[in-house]
Amino acid sequence: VAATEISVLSEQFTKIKELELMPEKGLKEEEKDGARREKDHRSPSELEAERTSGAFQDSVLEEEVELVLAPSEESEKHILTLQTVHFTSEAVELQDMSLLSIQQQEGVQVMVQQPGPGLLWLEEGPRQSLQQYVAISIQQELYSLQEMEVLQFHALEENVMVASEDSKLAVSLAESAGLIKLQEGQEKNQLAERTKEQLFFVETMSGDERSDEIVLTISNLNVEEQEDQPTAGQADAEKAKSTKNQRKTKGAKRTFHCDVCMFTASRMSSFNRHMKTHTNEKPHLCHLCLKTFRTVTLLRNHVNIHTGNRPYKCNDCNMAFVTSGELVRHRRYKHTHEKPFKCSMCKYASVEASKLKRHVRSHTGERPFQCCQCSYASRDTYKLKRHMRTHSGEKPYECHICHARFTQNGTMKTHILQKHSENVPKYQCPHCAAIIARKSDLRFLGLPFP
DNA sequence: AGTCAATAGCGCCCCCTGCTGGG
DNA sequence: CCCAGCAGGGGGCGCTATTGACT
Repeated sequence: VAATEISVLSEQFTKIKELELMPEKGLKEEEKDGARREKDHRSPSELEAERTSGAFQDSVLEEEVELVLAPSEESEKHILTLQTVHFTSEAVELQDMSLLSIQQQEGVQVMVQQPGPGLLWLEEGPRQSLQQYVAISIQQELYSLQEMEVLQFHALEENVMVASEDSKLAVSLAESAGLIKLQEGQEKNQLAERTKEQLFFVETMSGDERSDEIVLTISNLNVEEQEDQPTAGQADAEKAKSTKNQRKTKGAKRTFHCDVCMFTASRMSSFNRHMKTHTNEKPHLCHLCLKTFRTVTLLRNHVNIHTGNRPYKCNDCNMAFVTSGELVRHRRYKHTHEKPFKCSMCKYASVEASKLKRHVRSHTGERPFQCCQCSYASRDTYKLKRHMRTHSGEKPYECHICHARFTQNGTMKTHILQKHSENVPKYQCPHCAAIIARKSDLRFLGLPFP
């Protein structure tokens, strides 16, 4: 069937390397625009059978494509990633497609004339100035790779466009419909699979420069490796989708590296979960305040705040908390007095790291929080906020007796002590039994401070 | 995939304190 | 001298987010 569709062979796609297994990559992604990548779920044995069958290359030969077995270790190797996308609009921003994660392609647009499924092809190779983006339409005949026993390849040249300097490129999908067509050699009754978008790997190697040939390697996935393939698929996490994320050497323990931050994980599930932190996706909505959360657990904790449900109760007092962490911290403050965070410059120790951090600023003199209206700078955020009241004139604390207002709660309390002494206890000097409003006022009596 | 605990971090508010300046 | 204003150091909790481990 495919043979009848051969029209013009691209000089750029005249050599097709044997199909081989490439375990390096595999991502499952779901994009806002519907772009999605999935793993190949074939078993290793199936893959091996396909690899060794030679069916693919045989069929290619039948399709008048000159087949050359290129050495895989060839130096000028290009790694292409094919990502299936569904073109639902006339312009698709490549930057919205997670797989196309190389910076150079930011802002690139692919213009399509017909809606429908397609492949976006990004070349990532040494010739960065000649990065190529190819839009490949997929006909109804395309089935997922795992179904294919025979893969027929048609390579046409018209619409291979080289990215211009500003990396913008328009590709006519209608024209590119003839660019590369993948067809299944035999009928299969797996209609559901037709809609399944599939991730392919295409490796190219530059051929004869004069003829501008590129040797292609269509690669499938090693299922054994794929079990650890991440499924992150959010636009914000595009940068994390490069191939190096999941590379490993045979026999070595696999680690996953986030390209957005320094995070590494030894488990795919951890990596997947981490990648969601680079998105704004918060699907879990609190129906009481419309706040959204990334996880069900976070939502549940939040709802407990609304309901007053505090499942974590302290055994030593009547305090209760929404989260276990709050209880642990409370117990350290009030009962165990465990202070894990110790200052290296003095004997200070704190329950919380943030408190130690704040404390250390008293050693270093650091004042990171600058007032925007004067030269004052604070060592912690709340001090700056308190300071800002001096500019705004805000006096949030009101004496409940005379209704005088104060900028600080402590000032108000001192006021009550001094002005409304009949209502509140005062401090008594341990030396002379003098009654004073503040402990610090003992110094005015010329007495040693207790 | 879901769950939980541990951890981290920021924010908010509080207390206590010391210093200062005006009345 | 009294008192209010203001800043420094620190305690304690509220809440959200992340991550490792486990089921």
